[in-house]
Amino acid sequence: MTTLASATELLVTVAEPTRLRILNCLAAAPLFVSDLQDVLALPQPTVSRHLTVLKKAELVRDTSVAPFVLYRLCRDPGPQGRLVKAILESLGSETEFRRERSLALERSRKRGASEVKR
Amino acid sequence: MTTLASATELLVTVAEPTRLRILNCLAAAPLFVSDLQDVLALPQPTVSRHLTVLKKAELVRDTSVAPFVLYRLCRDPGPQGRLVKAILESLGSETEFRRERSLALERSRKRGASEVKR
DNA sequence: TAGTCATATTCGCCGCGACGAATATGGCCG
DNA sequence: CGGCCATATTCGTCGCGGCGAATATGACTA
Repeated sequence: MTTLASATELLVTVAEPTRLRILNCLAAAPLFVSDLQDVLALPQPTVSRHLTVLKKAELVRDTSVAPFVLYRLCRDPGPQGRLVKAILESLGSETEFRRERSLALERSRKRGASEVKR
Repeated sequence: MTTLASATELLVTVAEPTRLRILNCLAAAPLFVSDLQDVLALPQPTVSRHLTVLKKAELVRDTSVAPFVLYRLCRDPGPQGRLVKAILESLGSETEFRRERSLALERSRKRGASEVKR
């Protein structure tokens, strides 16, 4: 459900500052909840709540790995997909977003290609 | 002021359903407040309030004509501009947005090229 | 200058959604 | 099976933002 019917819903979902930061990080690399928690310096329930919203909106997928849950962007095509892409690209012009993105990337690398499974 | 510093602010501004509808209409043609009022079937104060927000965000310009005020999109370049463009383009895939857009265009034509001044 | 038309603004209310704290779930390992 | 780890969920609260109704502004005309 909630296949993100309209562009309005997409925008409302994405316009939340914290959710946008999360998406920005996931655009750099797939991440665990704990990674996002650290990179964004947010309490864990906050991260989980927003991830749930993003998942319902089909902007994000999760795959459970051990006691962790790995989140990644959905690469969905269609008109919405292009919009999401445009939004994420536009974040590249802001220092703070670039900074968090590289923190995220670093995070994902630090743990090596070991858990980069399914 | 409020030169719409960040992409976050832009998204928050645009994610409001009524404001998005207004932008959608203005993407079709410059319009008077009363036009928007009719096309979108909204009370006048509502339209004015949202236009004020859009103006502060520099998404919209207004030029006073007689006892009317003509609103039109800002054609701003830069990274933000491309994002706005992408958003407006994405609306083309939804029937309701296309419908209102053509109503707006029709409106603007009906009054002829007479008041299409500055 | 009084009246009128289009638009702008104020005020008070209400609802949605984000948050913090606490708690629940659920899988592994000893 | 008990405990622990990462994550999910609930609950109550609170603030932001949109709305309707009423009113203000401001320009033009007679």
